[in-house]
Amino acid sequence: MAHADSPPPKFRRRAEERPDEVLDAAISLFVEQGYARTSVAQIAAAAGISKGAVYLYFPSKRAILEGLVQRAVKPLGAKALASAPIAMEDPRAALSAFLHMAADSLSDPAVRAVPRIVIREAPAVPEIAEFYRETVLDAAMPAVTRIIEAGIARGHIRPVDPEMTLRTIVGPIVAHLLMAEVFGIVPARGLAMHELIENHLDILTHGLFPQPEPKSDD
Amino acid sequence: MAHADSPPPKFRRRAEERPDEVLDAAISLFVEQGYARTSVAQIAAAAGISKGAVYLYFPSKRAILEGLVQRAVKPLGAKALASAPIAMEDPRAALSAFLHMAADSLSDPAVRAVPRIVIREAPAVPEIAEFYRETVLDAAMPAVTRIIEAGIARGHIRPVDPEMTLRTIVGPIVAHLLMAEVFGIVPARGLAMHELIENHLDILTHGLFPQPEPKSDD
Amino acid sequence: MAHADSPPPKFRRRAEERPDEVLDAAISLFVEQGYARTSVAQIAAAAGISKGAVYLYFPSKRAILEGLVQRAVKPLGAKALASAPIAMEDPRAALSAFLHMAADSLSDPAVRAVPRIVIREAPAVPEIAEFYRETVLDAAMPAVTRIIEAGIARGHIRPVDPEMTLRTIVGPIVAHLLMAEVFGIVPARGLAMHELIENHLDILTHGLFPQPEPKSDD
Amino acid sequence: MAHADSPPPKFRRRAEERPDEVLDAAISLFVEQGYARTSVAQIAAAAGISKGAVYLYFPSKRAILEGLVQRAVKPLGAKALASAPIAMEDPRAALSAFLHMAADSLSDPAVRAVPRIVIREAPAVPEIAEFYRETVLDAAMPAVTRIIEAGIARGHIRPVDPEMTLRTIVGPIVAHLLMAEVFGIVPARGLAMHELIENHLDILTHGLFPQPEPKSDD
DNA sequence: AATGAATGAGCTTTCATTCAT
DNA sequence: AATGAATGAAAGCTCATTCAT
Repeated sequence: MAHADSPPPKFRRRAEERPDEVLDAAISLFVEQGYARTSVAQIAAAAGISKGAVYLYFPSKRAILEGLVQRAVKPLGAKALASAPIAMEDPRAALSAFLHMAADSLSDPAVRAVPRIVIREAPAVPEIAEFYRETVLDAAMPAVTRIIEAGIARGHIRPVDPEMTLRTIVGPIVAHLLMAEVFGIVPARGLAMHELIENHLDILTHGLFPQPEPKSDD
Repeated sequence: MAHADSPPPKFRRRAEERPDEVLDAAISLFVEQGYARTSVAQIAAAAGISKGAVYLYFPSKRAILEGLVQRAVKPLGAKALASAPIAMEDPRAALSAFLHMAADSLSDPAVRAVPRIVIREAPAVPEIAEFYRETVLDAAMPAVTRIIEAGIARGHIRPVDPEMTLRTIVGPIVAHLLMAEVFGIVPARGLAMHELIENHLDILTHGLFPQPEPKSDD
Repeated sequence: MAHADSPPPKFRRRAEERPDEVLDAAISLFVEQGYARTSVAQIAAAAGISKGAVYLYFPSKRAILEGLVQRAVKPLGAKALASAPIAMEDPRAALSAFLHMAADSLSDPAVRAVPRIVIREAPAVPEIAEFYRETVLDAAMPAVTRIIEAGIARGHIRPVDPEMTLRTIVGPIVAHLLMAEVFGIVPARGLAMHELIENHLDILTHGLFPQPEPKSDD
Repeated sequence: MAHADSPPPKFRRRAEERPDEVLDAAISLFVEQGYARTSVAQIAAAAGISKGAVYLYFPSKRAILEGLVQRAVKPLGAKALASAPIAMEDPRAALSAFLHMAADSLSDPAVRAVPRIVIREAPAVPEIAEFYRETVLDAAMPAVTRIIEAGIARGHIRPVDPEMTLRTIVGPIVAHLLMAEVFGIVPARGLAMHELIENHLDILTHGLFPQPEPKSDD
């Protein structure tokens, strides 16, 4: 304590940002290798900190996985609900808006990463699937189902089974991403999410809704 | 000491059935826990043999995974192609046949298990995804695409994008299974695969194909 | 059971030759890989029989190693002793005969193999080293020592330390083989065991024995 | 039960010394049992650390073996070469110096241990033999050969075959150690390396070099 | 706050040996 | 006499987690 020879710290503690950095590091590793094959050492190295430091922010490897999903999921709830009230009047526009919005965010690989991980680890870590379902699916799916039901009630949609029709509506996106991500089956022009949606809407339009006249098209 | 209570025979000779037994044991464990979390010891125990005996039939844990996929995939090739030549004339019937056939086999949890595993392990074991793609998808998908293209050429199907339309056609099945298997979201009446298909075909019918008259319905 | 369909056995049992075949198979494997790295399965395969059959002839893997050494060592005792009584009169001729005989048999890789194995496994299997020592070394070495001692007593050999001189006499052979077998250091013209011996004897002659005249040479 | 008998601290931090401690532990185990029979667990126990800790310092069991040889070999290069330039003029003195130096270091069991291990593991781990040859033998042997060749050229050594004569010169040491280490054949007065060398040099002197006068001796 | 040495349980894989056939 | 399916006890190695510093 005689003479202060402590070098002036260049950076102040960044305890605030650290957990996010760890999650960032973990997400891509989990996508590439899966949770089980990714070691905490790898995550620490990718985050630029020591293995021990990881445990300052997360009590276990499992907690990283959970933190990952929670962070990704937090901002989604609002979005999905936001589009719902917009238009009960025009279900086609509402579905179009919903699908394009979904296509939009899923165009970002960073966004796709989380459901990717959830799908993979769900059976082994049921809480994660449950949490994702409660937060994401239980918000988005009923919204769509309500659009369908309201559309049927008002005659804007033919009398289909709303629950099954939900699968028809979102199915192409699911299939498209699965084919691309898992099997590398991608159209020559790239993912082209919005083209997928447009083609899908085109098909939906002429059959999901009663046709006023034989020649109508958009 | 009067009568020697003979110890139960330690092993039986059943070389023929063993590999299948090991695969049967492995498949459910892989589905429940994933490949990485499942130990060879668990597989051996589930198959009722010793850890060492597993290696009499499979040179490595990885080989079990591969054997699993190969066994499941072998009988599929023929099926998918069989339906293709049936009807170029009536694409709706062809698609209906294809989808119901797919729904049929996927109703069996044992059949669903393999794609489930493949989807999960694909990024970590790329060969397995490749093999599945080559054997299953590269057989089934072009068959459907050809039906669409032929239908468009003959005017039985509206001028859509065949590649994207494929996703619309199979998407609901993919989404349905994913929701059920991963998130436990199942309609109250069960998987009801065929009802899903019927609802889906209903929607497809009135828009995927040009409508002869404004009032047609099935 | 009605008609005998048992195929006539082409070969009768060869229980007699089998143990030797196993030893033949084992010897080269042990030399190449060492005892510990050689599996019983490998030996069985090389011998053309089943793993289980090996245990009909040898109670354990260790017994194979011991059998190997015993078989190789049996015929050696006589040889070494035979040369000893020949010439007590002319120690140089006796040593020459001894060294050339040793060089002769060690020119055969099959003969070299056994000491090679013994040297390797000695610390882990002390009995084997002991057995080899008792049977081979304890027969050959005293014979040579006796030649030296007798030579000294009769004035045919200078007054050297017989025990240490033994090392000088046999050393070159040991070093030559070790360099060749372990490190692959072989003269351009091959092992040339007899040339080694001749050069060695040349050196021994002019110093191991008192020189009658300053200019004598061969 | 009153006072908590605090468990002894599980580990100490001594990253610096640890690799050497592991090598020290390994060397004696390898000498006693051979590489293949020695388990990493044994090495860890002998080093007083956990199995896992061994892998902090060596990436594999094989690397321990290699590290062992490298550590032993490092200081040797200089030594051997140092003696070479000393005396081209007096080959007898040079050989005497060389042999006594070799005898000196090989008197230390810790030094003998490494060639012992190398000889044993050479066939199974060829790189180790190669490395040892390149580092030790390819340094020492040519030095001796050059002494012989220079001696012959200058008339200080009789016209012998230098390559074979090398074996005569170093052979006794090799044979002496092999007999002692492998078969436990040791003179009553102990290894007595320097007595061996003296006796050997005595023999070499009177025949390896031309005798000026019939009665000269040392 | 941060480190990284250390642990120890658990993993896949090998293999000498046994034994029903 | 001979087989080879089966065992079970290691072996080498990995890794989530802890803790002295």
